[in-house]
Amino acid sequence: MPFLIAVSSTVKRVLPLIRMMHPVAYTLIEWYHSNKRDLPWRNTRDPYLIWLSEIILQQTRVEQGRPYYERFKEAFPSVASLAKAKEEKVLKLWQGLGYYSRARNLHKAARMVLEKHQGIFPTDHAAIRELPGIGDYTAAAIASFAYDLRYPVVDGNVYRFLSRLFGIDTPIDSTAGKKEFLQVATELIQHAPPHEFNQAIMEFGALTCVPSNPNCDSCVFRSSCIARKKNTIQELPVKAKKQTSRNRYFHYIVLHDGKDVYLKQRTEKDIWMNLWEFPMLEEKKALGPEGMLRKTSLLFKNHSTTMHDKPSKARHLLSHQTLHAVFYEFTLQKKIKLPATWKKVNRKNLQKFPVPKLIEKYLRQLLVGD
DNA sequence: AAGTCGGGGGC
DNA sequence: GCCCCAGACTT
Repeated sequence: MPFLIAVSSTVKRVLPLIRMMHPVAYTLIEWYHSNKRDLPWRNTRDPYLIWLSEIILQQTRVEQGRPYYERFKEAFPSVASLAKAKEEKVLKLWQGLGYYSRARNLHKAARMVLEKHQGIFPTDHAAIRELPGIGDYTAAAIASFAYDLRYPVVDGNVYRFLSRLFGIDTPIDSTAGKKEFLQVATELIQHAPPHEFNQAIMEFGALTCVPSNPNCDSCVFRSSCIARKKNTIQELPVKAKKQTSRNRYFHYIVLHDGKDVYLKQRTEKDIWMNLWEFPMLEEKKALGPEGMLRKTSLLFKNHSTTMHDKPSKARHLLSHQTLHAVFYEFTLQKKIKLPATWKKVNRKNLQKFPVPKLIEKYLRQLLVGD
């Protein structure tokens, strides 16, 4: 389909041609041109900026990711500037967005672009796909949006739209389902300009074929949608697995030493890797003040600290965990030897450290409490 | 194939 | 309370 590729920028004039080849692709693109949102990453073909936006938008709503995109673009306008930054700074800018491996991989990949690709963002799909943090979806998105290569994006929006339009009830989180939906999307994109088609199908899922209570009566596919005909809109797409959640009990040690407070970096392969928090005891169950005194007496020998009353409690919800956090404040009475991993931080420098939301929330009240 | 990684918003 | 969001990676 070389002709369509060549004229993709003037797609409107060739819409009738696309329609003859595939009515679904045609309808999507026509709908897209009159309904698309004006999003900042749509005004560029710079692969770096497109990549940045796609990483930020993974499992993230557009309105949540947008301000982060603007700040990253401002702080790191090029892949080289991102590569030169310290990971700590990248994580700080990412703070609050979640899934921090995205930030760590983004940074790692930027350094790989500098070392392996001479600072030029790779222009072929296979090389793009090899970068850390870039999976099938993101590789297709970058390849099509930056270079107009014919790779279909299959994200949550696409699963939802295709499952309903064609009445496909194969679970989208199964191997068979992923294969099947990829095949359908691959077939559709053969009949359209890749960039336009991928943008259109995702935008349609995001704005019209929404998860709950879509307005099917005004949908441009109302006459052909299988799920609408069979009244299975609310059942599709099918997901096989259910989310499970576990409880964790975090007992934070907020140790005050004059104007300083102690922080500790999370280095284990766990939530919040490489972010900072207060030193902490994790237990199978909540300890309570007495248990906390008993456990910490091993750390703080001979009454070298005093524990304050009324610890503040917080419940923090993650996708797979419910965190029960209690912040116990201690005051250091005399100098003792503390674990080397505890970092003494002046309170006015606390804001320099990337911290999880749970800690940020606590710090806010700690700082205004002065 | 199943589990894990955040935080926020809609209903 | 449950589901979903411009998914990727590990086990």
